[in-house]
Amino acid sequence: MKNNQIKLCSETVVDLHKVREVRQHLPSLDEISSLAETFKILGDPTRLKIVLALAKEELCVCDLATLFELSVSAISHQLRLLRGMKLVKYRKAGKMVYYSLDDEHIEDIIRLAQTHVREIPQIKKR
Amino acid sequence: MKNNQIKLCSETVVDLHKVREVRQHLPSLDEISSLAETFKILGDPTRLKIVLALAKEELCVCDLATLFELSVSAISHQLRLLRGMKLVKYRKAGKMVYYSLDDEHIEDIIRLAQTHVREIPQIKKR
DNA sequence: TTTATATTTGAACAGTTGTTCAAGTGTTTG
DNA sequence: CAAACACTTGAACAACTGTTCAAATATAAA
Repeated sequence: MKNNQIKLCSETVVDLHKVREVRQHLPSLDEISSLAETFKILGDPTRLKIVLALAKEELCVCDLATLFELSVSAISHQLRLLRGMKLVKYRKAGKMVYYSLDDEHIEDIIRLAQTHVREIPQIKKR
Repeated sequence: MKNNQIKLCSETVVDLHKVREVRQHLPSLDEISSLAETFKILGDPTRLKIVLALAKEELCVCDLATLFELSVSAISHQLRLLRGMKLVKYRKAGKMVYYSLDDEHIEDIIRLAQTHVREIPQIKKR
């Protein structure tokens, strides 16, 4: 009756010592949620395409809309999210706004992820 | 009248040469969607926590449920998605199933992302 | 075989997300 | 000034996501 706050899994099965040990080595909840948010932002094909394009060259909103055959509005909405996680920065030049990557870590992260997906023989399609 | 397939942005503004240049250097759509899918999977706090925990130690489903105070079912559903992108692997031992990270790139990706979010002075809260 | 337990799975539901559309900035040009 | 243009923003809506609950597997023990 004592461990009923956690519904299932008897104490003999859950290795509480192991669990405590692991819990102590986890990053803070704040850091975890920032990390997850960053990955989530990269986890949309449109946004990832934008990031990949900006990794090659500084581009304006119109260029990106043309490149991916999407509306200027759709691109702008996504750029706002990318700005929010400091993945892209921008430079105003009159009416135009030129976007580029905010720092070089982002390219590194994507490169690493590429080596991961390339090692997978075939990714499950739903 | 000639460029009306793309709604806005005059040709003088869209640098078509630049756009063509960038397009040629983008990864294939298949690779982009695999990459995005991988980031999306890491982009949920529960799944990211699971990955971070498994980076420290092999754990069973019950351990993970206890660690994060979530139902066994919720954990199991997320593990299925993680398995789908080859982020975790498992080992059966009787009734128990022990999960661990599938390869070491994953830790590297997270580490890089950590250096990114740590450089951001303050992440925008919605 | 029956019972218990560890995990998986499918359906359902609320909450979230990405796009479109329309309206709003802000800047340049006539 | 007004008109044109590059971009941003808010609302709306369909599509998707993560959790819960109930039921189904699968293995071990009685």
